[in-house]
Amino acid sequence: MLLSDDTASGLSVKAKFFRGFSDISRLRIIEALRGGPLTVGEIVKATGLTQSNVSNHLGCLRDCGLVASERKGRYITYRLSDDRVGDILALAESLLADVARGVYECTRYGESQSLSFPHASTDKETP
Amino acid sequence: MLLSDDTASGLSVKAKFFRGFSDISRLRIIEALRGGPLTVGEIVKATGLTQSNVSNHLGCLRDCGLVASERKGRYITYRLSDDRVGDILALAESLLADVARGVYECTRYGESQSLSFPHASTDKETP
DNA sequence: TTAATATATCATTATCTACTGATATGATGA
DNA sequence: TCATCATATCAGTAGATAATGATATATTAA
Repeated sequence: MLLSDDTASGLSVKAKFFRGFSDISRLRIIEALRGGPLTVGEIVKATGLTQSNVSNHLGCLRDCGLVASERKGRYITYRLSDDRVGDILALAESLLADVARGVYECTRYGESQSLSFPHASTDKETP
Repeated sequence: MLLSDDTASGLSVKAKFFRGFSDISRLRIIEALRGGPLTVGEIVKATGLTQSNVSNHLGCLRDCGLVASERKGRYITYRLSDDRVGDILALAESLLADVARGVYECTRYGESQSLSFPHASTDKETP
């Protein structure tokens, strides 16, 4: 098995890890799980996403190492895999709060900053 | 300006923030900047990416609040916007080290785990 | 002013990703 | 066993994303 630079240095794994946090639906799921373990059905209710969508995202989050699952009868309970998941979110929140303060104090831009890669609207939420 | 739930709760901003970390090329740039501020040209050399690609990613990272830039003559110097950017990476690294340990001790899987969303190969680096 | 350099933007394209609806698997209780 | 419930997987699709090559915008030096 031949490893490229990216896999060797772990950049590939790291990118996948952060991809777990980089989607609104997954963030909703993670936020829900911050309150404690939940079954898939409970997550569906808490997030308002469809069952199949939640299941896909949970698979993604599990593969990224962000959540862990345990079967109990016909229910499967998911929980955050590690306290550091919450720590990372907390750090991001504090940083973003400061950035927001900076953006607020900056009058140079109009109301629609891209916050994203060029040619990508990426912002379904603010049409 | 009408704000949806996502923008109001900041989920949208948070997702964009983490998207900054969720790409191998951007991680390379961030790693390079962890050693100190660099001009665009220096980043191009350090990462091996093309100039236009680097410029696009830098724009993305700046919009995400991960880096800040300052013009000096005809050079533009980029730096990580905040120590917490490095802190977040360090937390992720320590968590991933433990997850990797767990994966290593787990004999249940073959060598090709998806670590990603279904139907997405996502793994150009290990063909 | 002109040429040269540093960086940003544009247009295009191939690929990736999230979502949906339908179906499959797996566990439990009747 | 069969029916039912909980969850996972599949196939298809619209839209997002990263990369490239070409071009545009600064800024400085000649």
